[in-house]
Amino acid sequence: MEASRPRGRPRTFDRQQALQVATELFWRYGYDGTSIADLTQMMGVTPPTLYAAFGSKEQLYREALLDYIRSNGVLVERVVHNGEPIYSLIANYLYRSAEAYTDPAHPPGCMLQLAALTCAAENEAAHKTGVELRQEAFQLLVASLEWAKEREELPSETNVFALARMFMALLQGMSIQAVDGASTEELKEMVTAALAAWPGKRPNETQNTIHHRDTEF
Amino acid sequence: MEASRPRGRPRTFDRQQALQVATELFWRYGYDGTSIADLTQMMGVTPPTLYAAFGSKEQLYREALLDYIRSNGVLVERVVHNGEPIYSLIANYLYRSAEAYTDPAHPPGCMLQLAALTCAAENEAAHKTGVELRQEAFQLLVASLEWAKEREELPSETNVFALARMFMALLQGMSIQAVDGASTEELKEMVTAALAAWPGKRPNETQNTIHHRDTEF
DNA sequence: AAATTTTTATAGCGATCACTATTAAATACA
DNA sequence: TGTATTTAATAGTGATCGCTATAAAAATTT
Repeated sequence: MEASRPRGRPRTFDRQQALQVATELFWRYGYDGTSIADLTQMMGVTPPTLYAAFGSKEQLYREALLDYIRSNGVLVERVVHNGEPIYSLIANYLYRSAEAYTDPAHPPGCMLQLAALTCAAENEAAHKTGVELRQEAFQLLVASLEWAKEREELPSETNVFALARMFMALLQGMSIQAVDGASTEELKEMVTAALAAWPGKRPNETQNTIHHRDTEF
Repeated sequence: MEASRPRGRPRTFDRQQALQVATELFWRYGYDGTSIADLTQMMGVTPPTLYAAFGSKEQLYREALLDYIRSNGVLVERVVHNGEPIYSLIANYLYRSAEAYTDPAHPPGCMLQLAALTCAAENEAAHKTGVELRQEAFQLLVASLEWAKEREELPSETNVFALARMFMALLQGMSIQAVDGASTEELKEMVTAALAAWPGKRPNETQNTIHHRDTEF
């Protein structure tokens, strides 16, 4: 099956690959800290090519962040489709985040949690993008805890908003501490300490010594 | 008692006040997001005056951050000098941080926790300043928990490093969530949920309904 | 082959970046 | 009253910022 080519001159670069290059740069250096010159140089394209493909620096940032989330934010899909118990799901997610945030193969921490926390006043659009996408992630976490409460996996008096904020804070704190050089094991020990705050009884206590394949989950 | 004036032309601006202006700008907009033009305009001085007084943008940033910490980081002084029980000290500090991070009188969150998490590669010195000062704060938190353990306020098997990381993560998560628009009450509820992870028995359970004067502590 | 469509690179736009050479102004000291 | 000392503003420096006008190149369609 040969896909019919579009009409004009064909692309000489991989758009998705260029997007991942942009993601890594924005992730490590932030919105203000990444220049168009940085992007074009690492992508191997010239400025007009970048603008033809992505519109503007702000649009490229948003698309890069959305692509990062699509590739890495799998928590809710799992709770919905697998029906996994909420405790093991969240505990495993936290331990796996401790590994991912310290993986030297990419910048430290979670790109979403670090996205445009501070930036120049004239780049408020990028700031709002970060705020908006973090709020969406928070709402999904709240929803997954709500569903677990309906399934009676959490005590009926549980404050799911407060609990969701606490797990968000753990992911955010792990991101900053990964930037500051914390090791995988140090972050995992913190997760273990924090999971003591789980309300009610914890079914199937998950150990941080359980290691998973990178391709799993 | 009249302080003898120095020899040359006297200053026409308040250096400490200018430093606080710089602190607010760096706090809200970050290192990359704050320009010399922003600083000079808000300080009411010209660029040569700023450089004569503070050396460089990097030195001004470091000085502003150190001044912020000196003004706001009072945790350890309290545990050392007052001999306050560690649980009430940390619980109160967390609840008060929830108030401070959402105070509309200044930028949201903690300037230290948000300091230069990401910035341009050529500004690595500012990034290192942030990392270094957060690591110092973490070591002080570890030390205060260690002393509490020696005073037998914590179980002997307590992992104080993991516990210190958890409280750092709460402060860091509260900072990011304050940036994202969380309310004082939402952050306090999160603190309450997280304090359930406190090891052993908690003496004198602190309520988030206890309100303190702004001038206290 | 000619026309149409799309992507490409060259070259450079005006604005802003962090920073400074120069000189005038304002004080204390001799 | 000079001289030394320090701070002040004027007026810029070269470099980089995000972005684009223009036109050549490479494909399909007619």
